[in-house]
Amino acid sequence: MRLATWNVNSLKVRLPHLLDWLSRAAPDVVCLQETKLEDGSFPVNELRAAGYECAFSGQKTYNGVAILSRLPLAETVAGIPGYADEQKRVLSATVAGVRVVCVYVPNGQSTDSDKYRYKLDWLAALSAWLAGELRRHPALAVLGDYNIAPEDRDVYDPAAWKDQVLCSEPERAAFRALLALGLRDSFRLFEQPERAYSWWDYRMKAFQRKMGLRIDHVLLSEPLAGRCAAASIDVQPRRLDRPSDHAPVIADIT
DNA sequence: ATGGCGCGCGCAGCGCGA
Repeated sequence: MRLATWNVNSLKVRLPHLLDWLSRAAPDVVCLQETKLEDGSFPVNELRAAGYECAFSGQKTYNGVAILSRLPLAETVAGIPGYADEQKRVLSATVAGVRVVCVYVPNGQSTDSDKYRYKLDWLAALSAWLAGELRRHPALAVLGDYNIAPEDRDVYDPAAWKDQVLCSEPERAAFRALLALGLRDSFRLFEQPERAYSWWDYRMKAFQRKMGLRIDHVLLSEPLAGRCAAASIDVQPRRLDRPSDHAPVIADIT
């Protein structure tokens, strides 16, 4: 089973890229972030024609998450139960016995911002909830845009980004707390190329200059990590005209 | 040199992303 996550930065704009990528990469399950669509506008028919069922939780202009699957989706739940949040950032569903959680972690803006405080609170709530989800669902995958570069090797210029949002120690500690629940960063289960990133700023030709961060992740419970045969980042869609600033991240489960 | 790009909204230019 091929699992993937992709922050599309507007599904309305990126639908042609998504359809092209689905046929090329042939993922079985795809978690999307920043769909920026109300549920009534979700392109259900186009995706069904491509062979995918959809679950979605969206809002106008900001945020919005979705799970696409070639196999039936069951037990869909939106949000973090018990954590009140207007922002549509979490969606869960079960596919072929795997519990899939799609997350769009808040950006945080800057470490002195109220949005940064919200990000850390949000991550604490996610962690507390996932502890129980891991007990309920041994085969658990948490995929999404975490807005955290876990280590310096995930950053093109660690000195410039030191203590900045996406790289600050409290954010990295929150990421390590997720791993400590019993989740593995599937990308690091394998040898990977140098300068492997999942996001590049639109400005300054950052992509061409390999100035990126690895902030999109596929975390797997131990039973799933044991079945993980490969993990990669597909930079092909980032080369297209009007690309998303994020690339899809993939994990293959046997 | 702290903006540079792209998106939504909505029709000018701002908020936001990361």
